[in-house]
Amino acid sequence: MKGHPISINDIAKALGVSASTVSRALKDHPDISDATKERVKAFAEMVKYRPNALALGLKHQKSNTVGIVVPEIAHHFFSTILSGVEALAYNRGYQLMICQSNEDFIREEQNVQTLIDHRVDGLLISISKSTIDYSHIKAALESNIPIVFFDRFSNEIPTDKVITNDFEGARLICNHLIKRGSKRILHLAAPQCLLIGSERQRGYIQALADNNITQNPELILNCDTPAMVNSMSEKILQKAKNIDGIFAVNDFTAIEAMKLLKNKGYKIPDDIAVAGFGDDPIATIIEPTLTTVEQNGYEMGKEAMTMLINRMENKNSNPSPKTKVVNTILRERESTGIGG
Amino acid sequence: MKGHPISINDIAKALGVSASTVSRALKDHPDISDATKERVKAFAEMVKYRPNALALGLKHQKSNTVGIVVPEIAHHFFSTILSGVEALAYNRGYQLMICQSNEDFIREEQNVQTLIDHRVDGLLISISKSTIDYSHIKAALESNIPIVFFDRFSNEIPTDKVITNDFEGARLICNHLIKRGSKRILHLAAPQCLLIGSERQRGYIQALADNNITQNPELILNCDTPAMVNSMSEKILQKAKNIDGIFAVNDFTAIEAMKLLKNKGYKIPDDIAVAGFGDDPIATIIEPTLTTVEQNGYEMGKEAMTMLINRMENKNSNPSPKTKVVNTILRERESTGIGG
DNA sequence: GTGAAAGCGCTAACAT
DNA sequence: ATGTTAGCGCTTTCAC
Repeated sequence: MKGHPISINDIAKALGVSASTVSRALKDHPDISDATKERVKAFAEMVKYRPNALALGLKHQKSNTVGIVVPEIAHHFFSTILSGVEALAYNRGYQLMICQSNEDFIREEQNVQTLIDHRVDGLLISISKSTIDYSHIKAALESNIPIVFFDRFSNEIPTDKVITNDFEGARLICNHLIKRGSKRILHLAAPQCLLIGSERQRGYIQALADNNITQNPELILNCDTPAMVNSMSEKILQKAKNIDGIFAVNDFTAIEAMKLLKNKGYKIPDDIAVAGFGDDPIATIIEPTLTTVEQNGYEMGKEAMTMLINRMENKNSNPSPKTKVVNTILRERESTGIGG
Repeated sequence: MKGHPISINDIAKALGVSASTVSRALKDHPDISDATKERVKAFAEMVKYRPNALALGLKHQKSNTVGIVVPEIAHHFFSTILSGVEALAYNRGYQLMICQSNEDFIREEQNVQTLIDHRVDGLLISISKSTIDYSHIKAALESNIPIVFFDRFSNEIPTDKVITNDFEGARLICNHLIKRGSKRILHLAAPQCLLIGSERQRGYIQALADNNITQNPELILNCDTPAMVNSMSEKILQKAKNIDGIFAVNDFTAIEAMKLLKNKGYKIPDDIAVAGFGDDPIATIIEPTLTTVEQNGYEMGKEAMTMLINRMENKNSNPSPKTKVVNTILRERESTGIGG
């Protein structure tokens, strides 16, 4: 129960040398004699001296800290990203300060402000759904804080970002559906005002074109949650009579649709093949296991952190913003097993 | 693209007053004249002055920061806890520094050290599975840093903790199984060297006793992962002939067992009712939906942070360590629907 | 009512 | 080879 931690001054006093000598000795400065170095280091070790990161940060104007603002921590995709970010941060000696916006704009603004108050060296942000004004982010950028967006971004802000290749992911999985024999594929789509909604739908349409299949507008339904599957079950079941495949904009919607069809006696994948998007852990547990594309959150987190480190550690050079598009990986499972 | 952020000194110079006057004016110190206050505040607002948290931390020996070490960020239970911790931290003006140990002892040691280096005011820790030595935590505690354990702890360390009531949770769910008609309940158990393993098994045994059912040692199997369910499938299927209920130590094991039985033609819950532990999101998606008990991670996170704040903000008083046991909530679903 | 000075822990330019 | 000094941004005691 000793008081405050040992400081360089404490060591200096104990050893009868000056604080600067201690400081230099500890970092093997060439000027310091070997004898002094030994003495200082041995003593520092003995008293378990540890530099005060706050003091260092204040002195060097660098906190070795990065801030991350995430809409929801307890969401598999985001927590996977967090994990990737943390892994790299750990390797590179950065500490992670974390905030969640809860999809709330006001809160996001405050999060960013607090992180800046704590003098983070950089910022990773996935913007909340309710964010309509980006001045808090612009302000941060203008005061010279490197920012990297992940997953959700704004075109208004010229900065690095790492995003999922939604278009190619959707194209990939729809091509897979077609290759395994599906020709009339129902797309359960997200609102087209959301980027993921329009990009994934674009990929679906492209895959049809790739295979010379005429696109039927009747086979696109705005339906992107399990709840919507249930409220639209009649409509979906009616379409079901005339389809042999479903591509849903996310795994949860795909799974709910699959359950609906199964309970009505459809065989998955023999009557209708089903595919999702995201590769949530549930995809491997549900029966039949769900074909989907993996949105590699861990990789995205590492990429985002890599880009941020580049910006932070080369603050003089200022290359134009880069966008890293992370490709998805097809996870072929039972829900699209060969059949037709 | 201005350089560094505005400091109190900048304001002082611009206004031709001293830094101390600015400092006092900004915090409404009674000595300062209203006129000066107005001038200072107006100017500070104009230039968007924000105090430097690093400098404040150094000065006050308080960083308004807490560290959290978690075995795996991308694990639903832990990310839910994180979310609860963050929610309270946000409300109380603390910033969260996050680390994951990846269940690695060495890494956990380093995490704790780095957080201390950053002068966190307190520490939340869930110890890694490979941690066998607790001196890093003891050291932190001895140097007067408040620590609260969550979920996983060590009896060697006298400090606050918040844990799940594993015993009562298991008892609760087994009593439910019995009440709905199951009499011969197979327990898929975790190793008894793990606290959750022994506590949940104790709850199972207690529930049998509560209902005057003789416990049959043959009905306890060491099997706590889906992989183990599969490698032990023969054994489980053999037991299945003579049981009418299963209580698995976690949801994933329960679900895998349920799948195994379903595929062999057993009706769930009519032939055999199945229950898990944890209430993973998948429990509501799988078919049949899984009866389980909710381990309220969000609540646990808030509780842990509350206890930590108490310690941090009353460092003079030092009450003896408290243990907060968070009760589980029965989530009754289809896998134990009335039948038998 | 306001300013000067010291100090939180550390470093670096400038002595000697 | 080592010490002195100043300063990172802020607060606070003491002086006027």
